[in-house]
Amino acid sequence: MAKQKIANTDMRSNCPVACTLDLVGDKWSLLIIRDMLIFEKTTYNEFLNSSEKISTNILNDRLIMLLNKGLITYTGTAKRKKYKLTKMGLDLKPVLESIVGFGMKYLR
Amino acid sequence: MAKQKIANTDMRSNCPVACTLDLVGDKWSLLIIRDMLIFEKTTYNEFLNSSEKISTNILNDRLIMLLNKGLITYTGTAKRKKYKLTKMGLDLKPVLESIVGFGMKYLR
DNA sequence: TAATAAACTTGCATTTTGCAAGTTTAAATA
DNA sequence: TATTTAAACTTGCAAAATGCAAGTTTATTA
Repeated sequence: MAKQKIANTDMRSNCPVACTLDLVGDKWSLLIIRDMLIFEKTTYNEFLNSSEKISTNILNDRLIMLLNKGLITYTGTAKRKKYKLTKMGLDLKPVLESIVGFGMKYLR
Repeated sequence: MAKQKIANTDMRSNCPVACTLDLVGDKWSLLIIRDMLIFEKTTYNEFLNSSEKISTNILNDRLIMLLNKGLITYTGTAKRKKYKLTKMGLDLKPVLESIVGFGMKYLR
């Protein structure tokens, strides 16, 4: 059985780089994933309190997007959601790590 | 002598992830860098002909940005520019590679 | 010297993001 | 149990980024 892959609707091309960017290449998604992967954040308000100050409408929208794309899931009640990364979301770890490596070398 | 680092003006935070995204995290920059790093493209029209169909005003703007940020340089005349990655630009290779890895696994 | 084309530029429409304020309702507290 | 609190959204509008179509400039080629 072949590995399940995401549909390629709304993708600019079938280049793996372009596809990945179409998935998490907006201004905020990867920071939410960083919060989960590196800082072990799990809740809406934890994401909201990150130092980059995402606004509530964007955070809400991105969480829905990440859920729909299968990168995150949640447990708990509607008013006490605990988000966590799926296998697919966790597989972004090498991407995050290489970005950290670059950032540590050139930026502050 | 300490390693030279980019100024942190216009950066959302001093997180290396956020800083890197503020540098190349827009919709197009990393695709131009991909074209140079993976497909060895060097000219404006080669970038323009990539399968994602960047528009000319954006391409022009992004090339200026990438030059200003020190990620690329060029040789040749004003009407026949040949772009190439700087050391800093080349150091995005691990980022591109990990993104390719993810994209190959989950997307098409 | 005329045609071509590479490298931009401009104007305007559309989409995305930002900001401030509100709403809803579960959980905590009195 | 009634009230307060706060977590998780929602809404409306402003600002910024992106998209699109067409035009301009000036080396290079024919």
